[in-house]
Amino acid sequence: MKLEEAKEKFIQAWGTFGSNWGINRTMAQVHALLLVSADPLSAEDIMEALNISRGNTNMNVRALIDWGLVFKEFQSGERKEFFTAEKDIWQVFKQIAKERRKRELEPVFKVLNEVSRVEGDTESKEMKAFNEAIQGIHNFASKADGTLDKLIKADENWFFNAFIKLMK
Amino acid sequence: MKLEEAKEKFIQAWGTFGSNWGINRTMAQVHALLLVSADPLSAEDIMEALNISRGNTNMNVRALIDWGLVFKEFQSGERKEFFTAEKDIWQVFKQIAKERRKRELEPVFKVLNEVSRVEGDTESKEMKAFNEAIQGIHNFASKADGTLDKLIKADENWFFNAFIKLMK
DNA sequence: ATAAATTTTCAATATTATTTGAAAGTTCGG
DNA sequence: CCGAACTTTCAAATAATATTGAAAATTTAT
Repeated sequence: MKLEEAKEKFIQAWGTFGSNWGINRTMAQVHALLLVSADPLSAEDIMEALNISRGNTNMNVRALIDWGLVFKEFQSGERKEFFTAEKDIWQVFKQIAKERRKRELEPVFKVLNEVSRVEGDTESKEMKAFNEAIQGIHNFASKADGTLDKLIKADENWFFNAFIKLMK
Repeated sequence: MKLEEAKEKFIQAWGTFGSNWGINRTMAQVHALLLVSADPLSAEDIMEALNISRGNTNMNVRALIDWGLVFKEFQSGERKEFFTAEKDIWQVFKQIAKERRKRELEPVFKVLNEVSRVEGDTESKEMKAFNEAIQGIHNFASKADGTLDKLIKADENWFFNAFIKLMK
């Protein structure tokens, strides 16, 4: 397989993978393109490589910068902006975990707290089932939140070694 | 807040949460509805509660059964099928992890292996950058796969306690 | 075997998410 | 300041995804 073909294949695959995880396909593809590029790319380079419009390129690059996965670079003598991706996958993973924790776990807690103040006959079967379900989710979400927090602060080896060590 | 209102709110929130994670909104809502229901529900119950068509109900319930998150129940004297959700959230989490690992990690490995057999001038900057990126992802994916495998086999307390213990 | 009850399928339709592209906005060298 | 180079915005167009509903298939009781 030729390099160009391999890049293309990887970019496609990364796009599909991303869209399974609520990340838009193009955003994941831009990320993949930057991941496998030796040098920083300009908006034009990205447009051309992925066959997408200028607006689309801009939107997705901005989003990636928001997520902390892509950085602007300035090239001396060039007026336009260039972009590079964070290449350490563990950093990428942590960064995504951090963002999603903030964006998604917080709203879940908000709703769980709201609905746990439900009023009525505490003894009814319906009420008991509801409260138990909500409590179970709340409990789990709290633990997951704590775990994620530690994960975000941890380094890669610490994390993976933890499992090996504890299995003994 | 009344029970019905609380249920409604929770179902909405769970649907939104799910759709951020590549799970279709209705599927997540059906799951939420079954999670907070005291008794098993029939297709008709679900249709009515969520205001969705029979076909849609059927599709999403089947998908949930495929994922191992919902089970059929037979009620004596009733001809139709009833459904209940797995209520242990840790089980739910493990089940989802298991399915996604199988459905998504495997294709990623397939592509990574394919593209790592790229041919050409091994010394070129472009080629080196590509190989390094792919290798980095491959390495990370392998570790993640191993970790997930252990996670799937582990019990809840073991998992959460591991973090607390190791932080000391 | 029959028919009523129930589930499943799937083409048509509706909804939602993404993309485009041109206009407006910004930045910067001279 | 001016205008060329570049970036951003966003309404409209397009594409992707989910939903409906009625017909077909299946199941079950008699």
